[in-house]
Amino acid sequence: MKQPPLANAELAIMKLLWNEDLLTARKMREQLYPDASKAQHGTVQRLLQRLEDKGYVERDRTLPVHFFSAKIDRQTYARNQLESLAAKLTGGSLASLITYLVEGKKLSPKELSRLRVILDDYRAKEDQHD
Amino acid sequence: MKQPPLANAELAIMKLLWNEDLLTARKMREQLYPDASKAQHGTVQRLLQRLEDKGYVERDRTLPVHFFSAKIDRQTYARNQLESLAAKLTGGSLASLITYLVEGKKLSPKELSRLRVILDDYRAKEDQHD
DNA sequence: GTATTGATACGACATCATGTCGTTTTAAAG
DNA sequence: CTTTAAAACGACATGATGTCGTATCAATAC
Repeated sequence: MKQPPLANAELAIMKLLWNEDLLTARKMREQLYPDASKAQHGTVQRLLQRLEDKGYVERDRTLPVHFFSAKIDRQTYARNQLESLAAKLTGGSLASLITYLVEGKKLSPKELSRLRVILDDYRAKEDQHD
Repeated sequence: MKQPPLANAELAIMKLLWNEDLLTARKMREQLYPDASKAQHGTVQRLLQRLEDKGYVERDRTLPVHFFSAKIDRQTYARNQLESLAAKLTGGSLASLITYLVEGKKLSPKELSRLRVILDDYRAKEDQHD
């Protein structure tokens, strides 16, 4: 189940769905094309259909006016893209990609320390729960 | 200076240039198309030209047979792509993207600890040098 | 019932990037 | 001068993308 990257217009749709769980095509059109010409209806519909084909979007057909929802959340998508980038570039995983950047000194000291804080904070939280 | 992502064939070229500093078009053709038909000469040439236009590749024209080199190293490219992904998805930076993944629990405990080790090792090394 | 309204389904198109190849031009080597 | 190989570049097929228009369908209004 390889997932192609989202193109611009597709990403715009997904962002709406990542903000609100359920949306009709109409709602999306209103947000994406505030000048709301009639024609743009079809555009949104088309994009939604293709996103559905690609497995990014789910459609509730029980009512004649369908309700759409994201089948993949933002973080999972981010994760997949990162993973795919890592595979392409180093043949490795996300962790190896970060390693790579660190070793190549492509992260500033500030970024490094910020990352450490993030990880340490998270570990602290986890330790509490366990 | 926005850099479009590398397509497959382009990436294949870049990988060669990331492995060896200077290469002629011929050397690359030999590696990419071992069956070496005549026509593929043009293909490599075309790819190189477009990579040059995009700023990914540099060409030494002093000799009639040109020598090519990567203008951007692998890590920098990785970095840029990561950055661009972060901007697209969260409007933020690489660090915020990682934060995002951690908070979304998209990293396994193993990955988290591996990342900590990477960062700590690097800090240890840095501290020695300073 | 029929007409109207608004949505879905989908065919069609222009545009662009990509990968490919062929032809022309250039220049070195024999 | 001829041969050989590369560079330069035009051309093309393909596929993805964003767009729009038309046809179809379902619910409501009359």
